[in-house]
Amino acid sequence: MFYTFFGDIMERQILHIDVNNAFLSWTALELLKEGATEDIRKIPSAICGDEQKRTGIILAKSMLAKSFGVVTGETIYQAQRKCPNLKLYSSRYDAYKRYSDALYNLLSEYTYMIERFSVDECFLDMTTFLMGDTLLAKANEISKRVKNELGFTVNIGLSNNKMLAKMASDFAKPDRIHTLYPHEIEEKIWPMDVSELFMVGRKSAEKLYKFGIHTIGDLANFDKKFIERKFGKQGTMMWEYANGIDESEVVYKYEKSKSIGNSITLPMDVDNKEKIESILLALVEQVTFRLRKEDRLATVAAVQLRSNAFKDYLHQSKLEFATSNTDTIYKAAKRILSEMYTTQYPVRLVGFRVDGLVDTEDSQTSLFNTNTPKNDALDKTVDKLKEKFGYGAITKAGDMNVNKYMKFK
DNA sequence: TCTGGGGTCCTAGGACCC
DNA sequence: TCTGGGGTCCTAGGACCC
Repeated sequence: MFYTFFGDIMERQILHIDVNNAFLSWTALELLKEGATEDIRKIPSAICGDEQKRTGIILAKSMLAKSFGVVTGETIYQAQRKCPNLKLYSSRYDAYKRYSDALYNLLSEYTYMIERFSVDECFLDMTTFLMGDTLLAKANEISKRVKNELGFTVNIGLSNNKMLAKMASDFAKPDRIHTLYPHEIEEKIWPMDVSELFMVGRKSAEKLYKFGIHTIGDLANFDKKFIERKFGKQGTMMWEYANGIDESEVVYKYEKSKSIGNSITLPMDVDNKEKIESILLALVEQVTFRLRKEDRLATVAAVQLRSNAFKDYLHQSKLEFATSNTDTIYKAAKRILSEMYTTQYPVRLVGFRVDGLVDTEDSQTSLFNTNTPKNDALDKTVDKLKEKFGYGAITKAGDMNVNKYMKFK
């Protein structure tokens, strides 16, 4: 509920905007810009990783590819079996960032209460920004403008809260506007499979099926206490979502990230600690570079290893003091690796992330902070060179072969 | 099924302190 | 010390999202 200063209770007016096949549409626009004669949105096509690098999965697909049964997340091999004429394209993250920013800027003209939920999704709280229009009229205008000015289509969901608006934008695609107001829940989403509900993933769905809960309606009408006993906080949320309840606000103030990480699937399994260390160094350099760019310090370091059997191991350790120094953090990373590393399994993926981030100015100087000004000055110099000549220009990562596997930002 | 990469949040158990 | 319970911090793992 939203209370105005007049004291009456106003229903919130929320829009959820979702770009249709974002990576594919944006790649299509780039290709057309480069002179392509064919619009890949109009043929069976997909954006995917690289099989040689063992990252060969489908990241996005065209409507036609979808009609052949191609789904996001499956392997290229599986997709091609369903759709032999599937045309494949690799991702272009720099371009995606540009289109995402353009969309955000356009939407910002409608309200400052805007939340960037992901690279291709935004929530807008329009409650006090309708200016005499209906929410639907605004949605129509946004839809047309995005299509005409930016060249791609979006789905828009309308409701009184974020969760319902998001569920609505996921109805029939592409280029559609849907409402999902509380009085429409029973008709529109209760018949749907419970796995379709936001925040009900594969594991929760399987568990719900065992209790005889198959549809969102089943869940909505089930005993709330029972669901809470079985699923904890997650259960409370699921039950409330099934009943259309969501009080969360559009988070329009810039929120800083709480952790920063990078990981890399290796082209082949590695069973050698020195090799993993050199990969780790490249990752630490990349992560601390991003950390310093955001002007933040880390208090926790974490190393991730994925076995060739696809089991993940994540070990973390609190740092002695908040820092963004490459050397200090790399030493911690090596220590963590030593603690967790065994030769029991070949390693398929190495990841590194920092957590418990604090602002540089907020951090208390620790007596044990052995960061010398010299260390920090070195980081700064290296960062500047990276900004100027590109990330790959200068790196401490000893084994340069590692760098060719990394995606530089 | 031979399975990306970047995040957030929650839970549970152990250590430690009072 | 044979022993209780609460609070907090830390870590590992898991679920979910895009």
